[in-house]
Amino acid sequence: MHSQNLINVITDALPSLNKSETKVARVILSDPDAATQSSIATLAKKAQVSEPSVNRFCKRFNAAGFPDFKLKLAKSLASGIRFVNRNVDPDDDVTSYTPKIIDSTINTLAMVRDKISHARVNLVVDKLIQAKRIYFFGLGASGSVARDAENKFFRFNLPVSSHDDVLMQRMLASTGGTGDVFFVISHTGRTKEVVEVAEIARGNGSTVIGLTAADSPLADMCTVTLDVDVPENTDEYMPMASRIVHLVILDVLATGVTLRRGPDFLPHLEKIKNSLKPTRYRAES
Amino acid sequence: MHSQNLINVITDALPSLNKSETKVARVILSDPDAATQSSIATLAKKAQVSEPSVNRFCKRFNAAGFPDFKLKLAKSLASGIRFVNRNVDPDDDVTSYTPKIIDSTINTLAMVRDKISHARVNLVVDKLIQAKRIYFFGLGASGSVARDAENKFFRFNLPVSSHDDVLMQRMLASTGGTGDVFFVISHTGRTKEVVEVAEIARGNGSTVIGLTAADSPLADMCTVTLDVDVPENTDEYMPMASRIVHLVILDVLATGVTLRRGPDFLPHLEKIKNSLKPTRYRAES
DNA sequence: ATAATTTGCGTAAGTTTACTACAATATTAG
DNA sequence: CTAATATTGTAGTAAACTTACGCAAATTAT
Repeated sequence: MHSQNLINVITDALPSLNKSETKVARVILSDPDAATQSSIATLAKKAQVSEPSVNRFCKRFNAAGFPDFKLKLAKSLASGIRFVNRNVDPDDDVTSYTPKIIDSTINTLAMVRDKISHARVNLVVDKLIQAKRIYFFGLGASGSVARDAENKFFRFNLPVSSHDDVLMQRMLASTGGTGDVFFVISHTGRTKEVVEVAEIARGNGSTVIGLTAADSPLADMCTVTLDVDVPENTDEYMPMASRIVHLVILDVLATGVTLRRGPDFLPHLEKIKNSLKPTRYRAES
Repeated sequence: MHSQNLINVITDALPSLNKSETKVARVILSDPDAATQSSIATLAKKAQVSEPSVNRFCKRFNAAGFPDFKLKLAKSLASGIRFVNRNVDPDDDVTSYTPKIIDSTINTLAMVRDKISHARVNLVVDKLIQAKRIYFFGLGASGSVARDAENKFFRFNLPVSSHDDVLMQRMLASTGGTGDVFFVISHTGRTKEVVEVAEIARGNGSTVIGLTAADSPLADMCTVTLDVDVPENTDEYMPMASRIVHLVILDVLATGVTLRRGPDFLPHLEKIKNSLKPTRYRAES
């Protein structure tokens, strides 16, 4: 539960405030940053009111007192500046669109972090551990996510593959059975082909895991769904944040599997890492 | 210019602190949120040190005093980074490793946001705009990044392709020339095959853009390098953060290209988006 | 219109909190 | 082992914050 930005709250409450409270609000809003650094006395003087008035003002906005209020204000400022204007404007230049895009990705990740169901993650790790075979399916942008997943999970010494060909997916889904895990990745969860494939796999007793939007047709079809609600506002014309979120969730799952495998498994990962050494130029140092 | 996160600063400084300062740091890092709400006395007691020690601790980190320190700490917390101990412990369970991994990704992105050279980004956008053809090259995990880039850039109505086959890359590199852009993605920048391919392309007068580690052999080979220094501590056994960073940077570049193309270009993107509609189940609402 | 009641605001006193100067202790180097 | 330096704590002081109380203004009822 994210608390609403304090500055907005104060602005909204402005009409319902009485005289001295309005004075205090004006001063704070005119320079919130300065407010966080001044003492109650300085602020009272600036607003031409008494110190207790400032204190009462703070309490009105659900703060324990003045210091607590300053703290909350500071937090609002820190998060506010970054998150307010997420959208890229047509006349932005590099220096503004670059941080905007990165910040919006960060923001989305922070949201997922707070909302993701740990129980579900755990359950999916269970299923992946128990799998005899894992297929990662995805189309379009999710195709490369699937491929990345393959690259990650083959390290667990399991038969893993990724597919972005619908016909291939259909065929594999229809020949699968108990012990097979179909890991279906889709941003919208509404692509017909993908939903159908999930249905076929499910019908044959395979486990179907969905990394997709909640309450989507695909989600309904899956044994377990890791649902991700990514606000669409950033993905104006191409999937951006959702892709990243999917990849990070796959990182989480891979970590989960590694931890379950226990320390005996680490040498195996080490071996894979070392296998690449001869392909590289040595680091000078 | 974004200021570095206080929590990270403290974590980094940890080894260089003396006894009582370390105690204070431990208490703060173990529960930063609680720290922002406690008085200097409470904190001193928790850390088993005297109040002035806490005060000195604050000053060491460029705060005017304890209250100012709390303010800065609060701001750091607000920016979305919570877990300090970024590394996953072998005995972590879902509820701890999930946020840890996400936070470490967030952290890395925040670092990139602050460090990335806008001039370079701009330059790369220039090159991409001018390109007659774009090839995205990557191996292993970077292979799927390259593919994702293809999926993004084909929308600009340019001949774009991605390749993760070394022989294919070699052949294409040797047949390229002026006007061709080879966009080479590599986490380490030290994979011999990749560096050689870059060399070949460069020799033929093509533009070679590197999305890779600074000061690496690959970086030396490129016309322009977007260098990304991702701390390795998270990528214990598989590339994690670097991949994400590469993708986000490609998002930034795609945005840059879109903006340069101007508003006349938006209908084209819209058309691509709409082309997918018939493949989807309609949203019930 | 005036009395009663509520609401708003400030004064002053009390309490907590934070800072400074200095002293004691520990640590290191010679 | 002693001197120098760095580190930590004690005590006092200043400041910042809160509370209690009371007056004044505004509102409402008579």
